[in-house]
Amino acid sequence: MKDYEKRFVRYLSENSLKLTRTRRLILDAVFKTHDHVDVDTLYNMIKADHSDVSLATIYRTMPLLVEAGLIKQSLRYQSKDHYEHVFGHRNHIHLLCENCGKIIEISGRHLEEFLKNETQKHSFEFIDYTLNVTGLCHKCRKALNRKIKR
Amino acid sequence: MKDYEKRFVRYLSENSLKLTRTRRLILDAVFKTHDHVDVDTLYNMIKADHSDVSLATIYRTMPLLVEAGLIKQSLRYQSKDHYEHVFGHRNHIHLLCENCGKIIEISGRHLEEFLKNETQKHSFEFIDYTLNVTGLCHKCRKALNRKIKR
DNA sequence: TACATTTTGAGAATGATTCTCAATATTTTC
DNA sequence: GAAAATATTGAGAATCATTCTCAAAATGTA
Repeated sequence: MKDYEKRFVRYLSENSLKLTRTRRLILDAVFKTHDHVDVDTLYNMIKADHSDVSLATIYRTMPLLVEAGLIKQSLRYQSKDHYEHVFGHRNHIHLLCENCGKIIEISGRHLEEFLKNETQKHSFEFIDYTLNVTGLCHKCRKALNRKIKR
Repeated sequence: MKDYEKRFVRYLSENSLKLTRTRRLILDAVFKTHDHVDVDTLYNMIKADHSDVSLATIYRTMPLLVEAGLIKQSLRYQSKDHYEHVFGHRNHIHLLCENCGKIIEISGRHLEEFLKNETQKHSFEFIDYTLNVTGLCHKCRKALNRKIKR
């Protein structure tokens, strides 16, 4: 059993919830993805092999995975909520290219120190952060520069 | 004429758009608020004096204000998009209390330097950032501590 | 003032998310 | 291991924020 499964099983039993086939399928799909997932994408992934899983159940399961500390809701994108892994991942910074929509992840180690410090000054107890930086990725910046010069 | 009005008028004329009574009402409502506003709140503010303004028009106007550099979409909260002033405001960090929902704003001056530096390392051109920190505000932390001790 | 162009209000349409409920699966009890 | 107790599920309906449609009204321009 994978570590994330153990964690989920523990969370479920601690809360008198049941480990079902469907929940297991959803968990696996979530951890099969790398970057960010939205519910609809998960639904399509799962539907391929298991056409009987309902969209509603996926919506219902996401908060459980969040509560279990496995994923978090990190980003709203194309009018949909997106989730990303928390379990086994350091928190990080998202760079969102305004031109092509690409998402780049960079380390947030220094940031976290900075924030703990900064929030303490305001008697605020730091739990987590979400930082999205908008701008232009390398490729798009070059492409746009070329356009302007013409 | 207020500075933000000037900016809006300029934006409109640069884009062959018209300055209408309704747009002016919306602009004023937006700048009458301090913290963050969602469209529904604006709608209710405006409706009090001008019952003929339509919700749809407010939705249509928000992107114009964003484009004009007056506001930005900063936060999703209670399933609604929230906007905040950009014009005349330094960018800042949001501290969101997970218990009471209060939003505290703290300065992001140092952060901005840090991010410009950090993104440059990845050949990414920094434009803007949104940083939301979740945690517990002073009051809630104390209240919760008390509960635990009991 | 009249024309060309934008904008508007109202309500319909859309799309993500949540809810309802009867049928089904899981765990627990004996 | 079967039955009882409880939790979960799929399907579709309901909700709610946001967007679209379109005929009527407002605006800027000539």
